[in-house]
Order: sequence, then C-alpha cells, then structure tokens
Amino acid sequence: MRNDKQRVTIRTVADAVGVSTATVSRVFSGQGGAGEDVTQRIFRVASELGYRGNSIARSLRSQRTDTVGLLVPNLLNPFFPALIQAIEVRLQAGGLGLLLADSQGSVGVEAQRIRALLDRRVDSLIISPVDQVESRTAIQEALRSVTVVQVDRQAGNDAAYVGVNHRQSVELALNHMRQLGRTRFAFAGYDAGVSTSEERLRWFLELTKDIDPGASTRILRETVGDADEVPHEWLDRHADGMDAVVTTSDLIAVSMQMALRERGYSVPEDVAIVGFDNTRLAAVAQITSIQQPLDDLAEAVAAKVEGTRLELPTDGFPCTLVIRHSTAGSSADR
Amino acid sequence: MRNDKQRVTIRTVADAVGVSTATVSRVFSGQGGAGEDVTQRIFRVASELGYRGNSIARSLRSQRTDTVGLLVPNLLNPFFPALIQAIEVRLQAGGLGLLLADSQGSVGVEAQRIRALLDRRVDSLIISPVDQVESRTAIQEALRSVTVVQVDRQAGNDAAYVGVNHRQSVELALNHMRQLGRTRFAFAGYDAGVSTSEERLRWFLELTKDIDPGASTRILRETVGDADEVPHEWLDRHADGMDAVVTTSDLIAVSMQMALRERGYSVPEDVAIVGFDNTRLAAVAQITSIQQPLDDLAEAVAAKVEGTRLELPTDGFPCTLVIRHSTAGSSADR
DNA sequence: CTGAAAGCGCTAACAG
DNA sequence: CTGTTAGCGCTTTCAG
Repeated sequence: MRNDKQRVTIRTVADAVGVSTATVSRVFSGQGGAGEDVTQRIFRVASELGYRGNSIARSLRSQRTDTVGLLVPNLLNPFFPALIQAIEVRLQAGGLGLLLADSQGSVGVEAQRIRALLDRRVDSLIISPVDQVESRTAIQEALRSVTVVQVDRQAGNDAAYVGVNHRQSVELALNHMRQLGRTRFAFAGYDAGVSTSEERLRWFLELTKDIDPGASTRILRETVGDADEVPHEWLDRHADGMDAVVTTSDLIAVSMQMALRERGYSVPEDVAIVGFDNTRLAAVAQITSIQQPLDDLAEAVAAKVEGTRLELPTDGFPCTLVIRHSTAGSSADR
Repeated sequence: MRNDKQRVTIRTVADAVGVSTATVSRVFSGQGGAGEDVTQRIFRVASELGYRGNSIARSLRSQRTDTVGLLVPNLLNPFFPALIQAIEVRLQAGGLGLLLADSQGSVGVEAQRIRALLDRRVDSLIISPVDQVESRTAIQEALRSVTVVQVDRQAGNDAAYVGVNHRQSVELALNHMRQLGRTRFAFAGYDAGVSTSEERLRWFLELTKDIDPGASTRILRETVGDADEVPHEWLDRHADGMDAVVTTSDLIAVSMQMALRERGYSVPEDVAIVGFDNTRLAAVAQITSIQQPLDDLAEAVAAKVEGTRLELPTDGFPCTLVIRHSTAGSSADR
C-alpha cells in the first residue's frame, strides 16, 4: 500500500529537461516564466513522468492550503447533506477541497471540531452553528485566524452570514394557505437556540398578529422521539382550533400529518400543512414544502470564501414553495 | 481576515524557553525527549504563547497528512450521510481529518474527484464506487499510491472491502415475512451496476428459488422520477400475485406502499414490505427496514485506514431488522 | 529568459 | 539529556 511509484518531484522534471526547478515552477504557475520551446518541453516531460506537484510543499511555502473546513450541526438532518452537496460542487469547481466535520448537535463537540479544522490550517471555515448564543465564543476565536462564513444558522457575531430571507419564507407559507381560505394558523417545530427556528417563529408571530390573534397560542415547542412525534396533549388542545400549520422541517410536517390523520382529521381538508426544506420526505409524503435556493447559497458562500465580491440580497435569499397534496393548492405561486 | 495573531512557531517557543527547536519537537512528540523541568517549562510556555504546531510542515517532513479522502456516490441518498457520520466520528477520534467529495453518480466525476483527493495527498481513500465495473480503473490507479478501502459498494478490484453480509440481509427480510405466512415474493429497486443492488437481487433469487419459483418473475427493475415512483404497468402485472416485497431502499419501499394503497391494496394485510437502511423515511412511513451496523462498518473502515489488524466477519457484517407497521410483524427477530 | 539561493516549520539523524 | 545540521518540495526574490 506504500507509494510504489517513486516520487517524481519538480527536481526530477527539471533535471530531465535540463533546466532549474525555478523555471519549472514558473511554467506551472502560469506566469509566463519561460521561453516557448522550454515551456513545451517542460509540459511534455512532466506529463510523461506523471508529475503532479506536491500540494503540501506548496502550502508550506504559500501559507495557503486551498482547503476549507465545513462544520455542520447534524448530518442526519437531510437538509445539511443537500447543502453540503451544493457547496462541495461549487468549491471543487474553484479548486478547493472540503474538510467535513459534524458537531453532533453539541456545542462542546463543535468547539473541538473548530480546533481540529484550524489545526489543519484550513483557509476558511464554513459553519452552521449549533446554538445561536453558545456557539459564539468558539466562532469568535476562529475568526481571529481565518475567514469564517456562517450558513443557514448564525450565532450573532462578526462573521459573515449567508442565509435565506426568513420573513419571505414564512410569508410564502402563510399567503399560500390564506389564498386557500385558511384563517387559524399554528406553528410546529420550534427548536430553542437554533437561529433559523427562532427567526421563523418570530416572523410567524409578527405576520399572524393582525390576521389571526389566536395564532400565538398555537405554538408547538416540544416534540418527542426520533420521528418528532407530536404530543397528544398538544393535539387535544389545538387540533380543533386550527386549519393551517407552518412548520420548520419536513419531518415535523409529516409527523403532524400522521398524527392528525390518526385522530380522524383529514389533511388538507381539515388542516393544511407546509413543511420546510423540500427533502425527499416531503416528496414521498406529499407535503407542500419551502425550498431554499441551495445553489445560490453555495455560490454566496463560495464568494465569501474566495474573497470575491458578490452582490447579495440584503435580507437573504428568497425561497420558493413546492406545492403538493398537504395543502392541495393548485393556485399559481410566486 | 488574515491571521492577526502573529505566527508562533516552534522556534518562538524554543527561544522563549532557551532551548533548541529539536528539544521542543521531541517534547511534543512525546518520545521522552527532555528532562523533567525543561519539559514542564516547554509545555507551560507553549500554552501561554498559544503554540499549536504546524501540520503542514509536519506533513511535508513526515510524508503523511493524517487525512483521508471519502468519496461517496451521492450525498442525497440518506444512507450515505448516516455512514459518513459514523466514519467521521471514528476518524476524528483517531486524529484523522476527512476530505469529503461526492461523485454525483457519475463515473467521470468520480475519477476526477479521486485525482483531486490524491493531489491533496490524502493518506488513504475510502470510496463507495459508483459502478461495479466502470469504477475499476480509477480505483486501481489510486491503489498505486494510497491505501484504498471500499465501503458499502465495491468494484471488483484489489482494494479492501467493508460491507454487510448481503445474503443474511435478504434472508432477514425473507424469513420475517415467511413467518408471517407470506409466500409470493417480489423484489423492487434493482439498480444496474450498483454492487449492493446486484448482490441483493442475486441472493433474493437464490433464496426464493425453492420456496417460491414465481419470485424470479416479480422483479422491478426500473422506476421513474424523483420519488422512485413504481410504474403502473408493473403493478398491473404483479400486484395481485404478490404478498411480500423485498426492496433495496426505504425510498422505493415507501413508494411501493403508496402505490399499492392508491390501488386499494392494504399494507401490510395484502402485501408486506421491507425497506432498506432504516432511514428517517422508514420511521416516518412506518416501514419495516433493514438496518446496517454503521458503527461496525466505520470501525472496520478505520482499522483498514489506520493499518490496524481487526478480525472481520468473513461474509460481511450482519444486519438487523427494525419491525414496523409495513409488515405488522410482532414476532421476535434475530 | 533563466539560475542560484534562501526559507516556509518541522523532525530525524548524529554528535556531544 | 540536548544542540547542530540537513532537508521534506516548492516558490520567490535577486542576479545575471
């Protein structure tokens, strides 16, 4: 398993062509470093020898690794793999490598992983913080040595942030259901400390305040078990009084749909439900869901990482709505 | 965003303590390189200065990066994030970093990513090949310079392989449904070229040969669309003649369940269904599913990567069955 | 247009 | 127990 092929370094190539390593280096860096014929010979010999360059040596010299760290709170939430995929594609296109780490929903693990990533000398760190408050110090610390970009979630600090327009996303769900005649709204899937969850709840309250004063009493704050089961007690109290549910994830949306149906309510006739992130779960369970513009987010993240200027929408990227059976809406949507 | 904190190198520490860099290096490598008091001073000063070592320089010297590349065929298949998570945890525990890449289901992208990973000088490559045949050459090529471990899928080459016992996994599903009195089996989710899919189909045929000769005619080879929709035509032909379906993924299992219910069949009464990978999809849709021992796989992969000897089951790791409503089985299972 | 020389930060002989 | 020296492979002044 050791490297059989004997190392072919820049010196091997230089010697074979009969020039200095400096010349070979210039040629490969593209900065028109040598004469026409020499350049050709170098390229030919290098490819014959299978010279690939040594990125470690280059990094030591240049103090750059062309590698970024990506730290997500939980790989098991299908939104993150989807986001990672978009970012990975964009980064690879720019010649950047992706060191992945998972915080496992723990601020402690998160701090530890940040350390590990910095020790590996990543050029920048892309992070979706576990907690809006408790993740702050670790991130501020990282900010002292690398570029940090927060994506999806944020932790109120000096690092850049790339995310969607939370107000618009909630509005999308609300308006869609209002057009269907729904008037009594509920909110499910609040997760304390998760910035996106806090934002969505905040806008839900703000936007329903005038149209449905009772909405603020129909908030589901806690779920149970793996599949985010909806507590019976909550349904006892609210199922009759609501006809539309806004959620923070497809998982909770599906659970809500199942729980309601088990109790004899029909979805969407009695209660309409909108999920979030448009994962496979939503497709399979026929749940209307809010889709984040993953490629736009990835592009923005990449721009920050690469130090490129890129005009971002001030309030975040707009989402779109994918309409399915759980709202049975057929009306067009923006 | 540049590194504000001025670099503190091993020389900084050495000078502050008044010893040579070699001594500091020895102390940090643990190889009892210095006297009691000197060792203490070095540790104290180093931590005061916030010395973290430079992994790039170390790598250049040692010809190791303590980083492994992980190449998966598709991040959107929820099995892979789950596997990645298990591997990430195990690798981090061993001080190894994880460079992630996604083949996007394409052999071409896969070959390209392997290149990129090797150029970054990963110590080893963990890969789940896109295609059982077409991935071969790229992997063989990689094998010439690093340790390669195939996981889940394989591509018939000289690289190590870590995976489950395919025969046992199919048996698990079949036996469970036989105990429930089912006799007419079908197989759904065959994906040509994917080694795991080929293996499962092979064992399905082998194991049903004697108990249900008709099984070999009830193979669903092609699906349509995002949610792996089951073709009407296939259902027309087989729905009446089967009472148990073995699948290769939870997604196809859920789709099968929906398609059957839409046609008025009941699951599990008329047809029992077993999914694969026990993802959230299975939990939510109440599908009985086969669970792979992810931690065992991760452990085995890590052992190969770290060069540790570890006794592996000859035919692969055994899976377990998580019983839910789609088979409504209550009988105990091994 | 090209070469010589220095050095990124660390570790591994080899002395003493 | 500790220091000196050399060098991993590359890039980058600085000369010529």
